[in-house]
Amino acid sequence: MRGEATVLHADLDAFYASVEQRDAPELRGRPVIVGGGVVLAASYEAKARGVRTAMGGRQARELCPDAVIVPPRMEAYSAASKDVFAIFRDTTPLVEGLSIDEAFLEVGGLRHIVGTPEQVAVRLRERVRAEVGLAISVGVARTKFLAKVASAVSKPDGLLVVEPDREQDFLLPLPVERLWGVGAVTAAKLHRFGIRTVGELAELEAATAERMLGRAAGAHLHALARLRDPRPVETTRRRGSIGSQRALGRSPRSPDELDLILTQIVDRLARRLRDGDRVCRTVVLRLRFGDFARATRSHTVGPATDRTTVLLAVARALLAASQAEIADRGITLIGITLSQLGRADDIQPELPIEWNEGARLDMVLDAVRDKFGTASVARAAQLGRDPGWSTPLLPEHE
DNA sequence: TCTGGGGTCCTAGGACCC
DNA sequence: TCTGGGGTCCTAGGACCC
Repeated sequence: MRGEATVLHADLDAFYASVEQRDAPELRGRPVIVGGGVVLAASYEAKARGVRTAMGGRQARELCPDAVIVPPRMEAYSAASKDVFAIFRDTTPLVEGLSIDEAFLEVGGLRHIVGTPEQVAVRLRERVRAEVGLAISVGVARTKFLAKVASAVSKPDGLLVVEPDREQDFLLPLPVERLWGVGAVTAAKLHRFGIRTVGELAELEAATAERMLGRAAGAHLHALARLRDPRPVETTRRRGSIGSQRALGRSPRSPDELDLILTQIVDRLARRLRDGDRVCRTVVLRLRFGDFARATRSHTVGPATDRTTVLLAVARALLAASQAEIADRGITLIGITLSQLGRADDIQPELPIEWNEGARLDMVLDAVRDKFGTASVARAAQLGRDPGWSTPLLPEHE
């Protein structure tokens, strides 16, 4: 006995593009591309012409010259997502959001009250269509992984139930790329060993897969191929990091320009941090150079913080430490990730807040100075102490 | 040819402590 | 003077997902 198919994976179809077609009737039935420099989302009419997410804008226009290209409206997508998630939570409290447009729902407990998982899925699709005006595909299976594959196979606007006794017939013939966690690099590795289908991976010994792909990835993917996925639907997961980045194009940027962009990014992130009652311990500077090679530089502060001054001082020191390399190689992207997030209420300020904040800033600056050298931190230190900011912060309501 | 923006998880080496 | 093993944290990089 293996258990029953009680996990739903619900996934909105071509989400951003579908919201645009919903809100602008003249776009319906036409190829729609959301994005500019790159494709953020493509409607099914555009996908049929070969347009794919993350494709360069120029290539997309060549493939589909009659496409309507619309700039992204993140607020509209965010609002639509909230509406759909409200329906998820009205269906069952056991909802695990995966991204803005997909979630797992555990509906096993609803059988005697509402109906079978398939009936719940049918009803869910009807409600999203009627109340939000969007198509959503749903996969139903015994595990999260199988439900996710099922929803993908069912697209567009589909519903697919994988009954436990049909799992092998469903999964084993699929190409390894269908496994959740197999991208271009892993697929190429497997292909070199002559493995192209999930079934061929399942036939290996686990140890063989681990030698091919590394311990964790090998064991994980091998287990998925053998239909083992013990992960439960988790409703209490919290974000472990938040980040923001900006692509800069190829034109050269002065240190002052970079500093302003960095300040805006940190200011926005620090506000998001405080709005969520979170604190962080690690600041990661993310860079992409002129040749599009990527690098990260990070620093961890002792006590967790949500103070803009502290975070900005660290970010500036990290940037200053990379300034020579940036001048040398050029820069095409800059970003900050705040990680090691915790809850703000877990921090007990042992000292009055004003004193505490100044002392913390001094501590952080001392540590950063030790690590990166005096010169590189001069600006950060000056900014931290200066009552008037040397670069304007964004207004609070931005 | 031209490459966005938001995340997660894993690996590996070095520092440090016991 | 030389030599241990284990555990945790930090840093940097890489693969992957939507």
